[in-house]
Amino acid sequence: MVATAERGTAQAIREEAAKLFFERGYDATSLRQVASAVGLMVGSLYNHIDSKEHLLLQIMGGIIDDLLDSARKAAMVDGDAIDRLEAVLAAHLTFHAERAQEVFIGNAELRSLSDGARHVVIEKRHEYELFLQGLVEDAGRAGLADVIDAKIHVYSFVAQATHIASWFKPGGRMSLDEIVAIYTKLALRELNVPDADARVDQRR
Amino acid sequence: MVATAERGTAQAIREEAAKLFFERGYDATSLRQVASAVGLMVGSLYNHIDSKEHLLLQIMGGIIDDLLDSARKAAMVDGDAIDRLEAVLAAHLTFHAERAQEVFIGNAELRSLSDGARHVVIEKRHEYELFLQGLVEDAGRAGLADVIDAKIHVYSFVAQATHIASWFKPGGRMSLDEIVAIYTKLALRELNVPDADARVDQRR
DNA sequence: GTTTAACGCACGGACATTCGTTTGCTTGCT
DNA sequence: AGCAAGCAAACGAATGTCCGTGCGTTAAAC
Repeated sequence: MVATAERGTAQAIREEAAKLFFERGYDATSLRQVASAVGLMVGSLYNHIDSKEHLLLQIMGGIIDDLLDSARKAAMVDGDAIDRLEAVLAAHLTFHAERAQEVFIGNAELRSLSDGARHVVIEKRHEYELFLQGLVEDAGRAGLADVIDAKIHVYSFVAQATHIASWFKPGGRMSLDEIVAIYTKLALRELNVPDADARVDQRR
Repeated sequence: MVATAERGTAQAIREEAAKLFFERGYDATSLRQVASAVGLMVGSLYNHIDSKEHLLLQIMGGIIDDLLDSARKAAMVDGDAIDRLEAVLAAHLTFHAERAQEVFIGNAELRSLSDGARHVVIEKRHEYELFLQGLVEDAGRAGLADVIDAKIHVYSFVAQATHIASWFKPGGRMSLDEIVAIYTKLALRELNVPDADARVDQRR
């Protein structure tokens, strides 16, 4: 209970570590660098973390659950299957841009996880993809989209968002809203949704 | 020495290292693991390589040049701007699938390169993107495609292919040709090219 | 055709560093 | 007095790299 505007040392460690893992990679980042970024000596970190891998796990931890939550929440919108897909895609893209660092780490450092933890993450990721796939199939069944292969469309959406997470920085050439709008159009276009652009523009 | 199917020790080292870098990452792969995969002791590697980083550089080295070459060659096809784009996209996708391991390493291990080497790679990558961007803009100017933002379309194509490189394995659910065809359709669809699917099917 | 010298290449041990982690000890707040 | 949290120092293990040695093959010298 310090009187200063402390965000908590543990939180600071997680944030600085995330920054470094993002820039250099997990293996290439030493705990001494993390400690230095926080303004501590190495040993002191262990007053706040269990181990380096557990620190990575903490960082990657909530991401997928949060992503699934945000998608499920977005899917509760009123309208037809395309409206639902549109809303979920907007949430999907926004999430990947806003939490780009964590998303990137979550993708790039899967290999650095121990087997058990990795499979948990992969399983959740699969669950997320199945959720998106369901929305695509719904739109296809409703005759609102021309689905070539639902899985590939989902891969496409995932690829786009993942890629965004690797380059997006606030204050760039485009605002987040513009980016989301464009990529949503691309998604509807690739599903041959009639008047894809107009649909997206109309919602803004 | 019996004349076995020699591939050259240096080449074997590069191949085994690429496999390991792909699976575990550059930093997480020790030269002792590489040596063991080749059937050597660590020190013996240094009869064939300069350093670990130089080994990575060798592996990543040719990739982008090869990619650019393959794209330039594909662009020399007869036809309109869409035909050209289509041919280049097919080459683009095929390349990323066939050389998935190297492509993946080239993307994931950029961070592991020293500053000088990294900037060379980034520069070449930019050159490649500009080449694709030119094709997209050509198609737009010719009135054959409805271009939202040329750079974003290129990002989209890059994202898709990069993602393919992370999951494609020969002998999967779909043949390489099918995959290329589908993703080419997606690309033309997202450019609002009329009769996108028919155009692609017709070419096969 | 034999000897000799050279060379390529693998071995295994050693090296300085760096890593993650642990351990006491100290400090300052309550 | 108690306790969370910092520090310095040290640990063993692992890493990239180098070096002295020995072996098998090749090629020139006799």
